[in-house]
Amino acid sequence: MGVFWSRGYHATALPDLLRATKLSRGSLYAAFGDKHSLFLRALDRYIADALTRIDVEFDPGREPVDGLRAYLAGYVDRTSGANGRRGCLLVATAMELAGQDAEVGRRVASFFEAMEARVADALSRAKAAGKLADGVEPSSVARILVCFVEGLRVVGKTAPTRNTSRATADALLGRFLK
Amino acid sequence: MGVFWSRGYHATALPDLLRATKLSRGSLYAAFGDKHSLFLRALDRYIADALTRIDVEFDPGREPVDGLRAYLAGYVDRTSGANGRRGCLLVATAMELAGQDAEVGRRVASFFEAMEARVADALSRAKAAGKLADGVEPSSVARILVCFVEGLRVVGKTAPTRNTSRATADALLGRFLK
DNA sequence: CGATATTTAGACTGATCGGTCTTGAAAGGA
DNA sequence: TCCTTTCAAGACCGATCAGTCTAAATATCG
Repeated sequence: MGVFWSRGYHATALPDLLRATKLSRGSLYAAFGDKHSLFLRALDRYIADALTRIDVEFDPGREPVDGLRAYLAGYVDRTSGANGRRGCLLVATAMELAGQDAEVGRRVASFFEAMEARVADALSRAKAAGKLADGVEPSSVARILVCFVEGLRVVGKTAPTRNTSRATADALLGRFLK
Repeated sequence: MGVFWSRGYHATALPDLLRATKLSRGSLYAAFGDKHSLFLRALDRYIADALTRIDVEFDPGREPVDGLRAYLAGYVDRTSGANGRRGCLLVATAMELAGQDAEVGRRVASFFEAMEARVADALSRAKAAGKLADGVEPSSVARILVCFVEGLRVVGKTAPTRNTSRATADALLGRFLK
């Protein structure tokens, strides 16, 4: 998974995958079929990891506002400095393949939907608890936040400092909280 | 330029470039050197086009808030429906190459800086004119907006409807205006 | 028209791609 | 110990990659 991660699909060659999996050529093909299938497996795992992480951050037993803070803090962490340079398998894949490869496109779209739904849910709970600023619409703000964090992944490629990114994220979230 | 646009650098082969430029193989190499140089030329042109467009949107003779609205509306237009599917050369390049190719990395970073500076300038003028909500910091909000529009390009790959994207952008900008 | 310069189409090169297949060494069981 | 099974190493395949070069066609000009 980590091999596709920073280099992308096309730029990852079989020898890279063999080195990463420590498998022989034959075993790799026996186990996964072909490069495309292996890539989809990696992408699915990446998505599953991301969603379970989000579910932890937005744990229902927790203050939803704290969940939102943790969610943004996690993205700040993953998109600043060297972490940002590493990039994001999902965003790289979205840009590289989502338009041409239907199987990939579906996965990318459903990931964004799933993430947006979780953020919207947390926002709804925060709103019910009276923590949101006046006029904040959870579904709309959820879309804003999803766009924002994916944008962080893009500009994160230029390795901004953690402090800058955190301040930016705080400023954004602050606009929606009471 | 349009060939690299949706497919990216690695996935664009020489025959694609020949078809797109209507040049013979020899002429193309005589004119541009190699694939990488041609790509940098395309990227530079894409960046220059984007910046001049932004300069038009943020024309000093115009209301800065109108400039911000036009800026966001342009991104909404380019990231919804089929336009969104086409993608963005700059974001695709950032994810595919910025981490590995220093020449590309520099261009991507300087583009984000340039765009952020222009947005920050428009926000400053809007603030001076008393159009911004209380406590809005132009430099910080500029970073927010840049992240947001680049995030739009990413989720735009899933071809959201124009109405949804516009509502999202309006909701965001509305939080910063008086 | 004829001589010269320019550009074209595409053959060609070596490297590398994804994917298959063979070979030989290691491991396990009786 | 010997037979079987398993798996790793890498040879091999056709296709295609970026890039070079040649030969024919076309344009230019006197």
